Amino acid sequence: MTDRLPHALRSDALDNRERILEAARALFAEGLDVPMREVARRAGVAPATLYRRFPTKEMLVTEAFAEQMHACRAVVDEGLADPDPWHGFCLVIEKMCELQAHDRGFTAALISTFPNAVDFEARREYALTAIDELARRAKEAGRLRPDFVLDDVLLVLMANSGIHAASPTTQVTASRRFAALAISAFQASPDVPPLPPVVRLAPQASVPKRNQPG
Amino acid sequence: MTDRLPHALRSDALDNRERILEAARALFAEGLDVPMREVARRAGVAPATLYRRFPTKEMLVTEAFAEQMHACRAVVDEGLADPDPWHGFCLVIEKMCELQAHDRGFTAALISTFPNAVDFEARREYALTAIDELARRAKEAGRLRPDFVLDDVLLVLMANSGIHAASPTTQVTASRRFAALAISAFQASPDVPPLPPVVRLAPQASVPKRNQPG
DNA sequence: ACGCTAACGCACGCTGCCGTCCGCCTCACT
DNA sequence: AGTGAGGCGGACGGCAGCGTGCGTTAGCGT
Repeated sequence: MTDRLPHALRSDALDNRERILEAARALFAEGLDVPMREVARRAGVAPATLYRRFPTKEMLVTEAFAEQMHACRAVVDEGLADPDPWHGFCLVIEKMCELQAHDRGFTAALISTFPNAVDFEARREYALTAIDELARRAKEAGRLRPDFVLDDVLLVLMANSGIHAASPTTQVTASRRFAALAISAFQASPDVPPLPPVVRLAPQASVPKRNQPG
Repeated sequence: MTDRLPHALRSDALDNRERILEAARALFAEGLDVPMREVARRAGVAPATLYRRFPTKEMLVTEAFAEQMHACRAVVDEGLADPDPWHGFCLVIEKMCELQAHDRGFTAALISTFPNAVDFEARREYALTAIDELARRAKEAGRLRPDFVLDDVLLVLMANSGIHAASPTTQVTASRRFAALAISAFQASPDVPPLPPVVRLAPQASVPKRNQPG
């Protein structure tokens, strides 16, 4: 017993861990502004257990959305692989918006920046680079307006995150329409009025901790 | 002294009231999620005083944004008066977005629905009706895409409210660019891909009270 | 000048969330 | 079956915001 592996979890612990993530995913679907207690409660677990597995909310969020993160990357890759760059670009916008519409928490997570969630940042960076490449090609093909900049994607995603609706269905429908409008706006067109100056969007601060303004 | 006027406030009370509103406006500029205490503190007033003047946060918000509400109406009227309906329409979109960018709290207030703030609702209704008329004319003039619907404005306004930025300046710049994109999307164009189905947006619930998820 | 009463603010009790300590339980290995 | 360490959950102290009761202060009308 000399080697100190990061030791696998015991079976019951692993089970709880999974239940916690499940609960978190369910609750975060409506937004990250959920008490940790609530997650624990829903998972049928004491607060201490939750905290033991996920000492901070950020860690929980990061783990909970790992799947979505993969979906995100898949979407980007799919777009990148499309022989028609404009089609690929549109696809990315649409799918991203849809992903966001399904899960408000993930949206917030995407927009927020986690100081300690390294791979989150990395994936984000990867996606943006890919989209940039896609945009370059779409411009070259003359389908994407020339004055488009990468930050416009962030702008659209943030904007999309502002769209709320009563029911999940409405939410998705609304997002879908919004994405279509965004694409309309991005499309190259003979009579394009020039766009106002570009913005440099800094990502938002952090995950809501309840009981603190900002 | 037989008539029971809603009795004018005493001079000091009036003064405090004004100071409270001023503080509220300043703080709400960054969002409605501000403790009542904070407003009181900034106004140099005890909590009790604040609560006496404005028993609920909604009341405070409504009063604080009365001015913006007027500005809102002014914008709409200006757009309606424009001889070129498309130009008027664009103007409304731009100004509305700018108004929102300046004041995140007002944004939230616009999107939220207050059960008890009657005139808020009325003004909101008025603005929407006006925009609808404007849109009708702009369509007739062939400048606004035919498949535009009034709810698209709400969609854009909600979306615009999702845009956050570090500094107020960036915020305005970002919103401006977004508005331009939205207008691009709304513009009638020979090669319009059809939009997905329309959404019926129900307004959001209520004002954040701190310490409650939703 | 005086007194009545509106207006004020301190301070209280309540609620909800946070993160942790500690004694008991149970899995897993022999 | 025995045992010990890893895991569990109840309970606690702390903090922040809420809304109000109550004794004091100061405008305003006579």
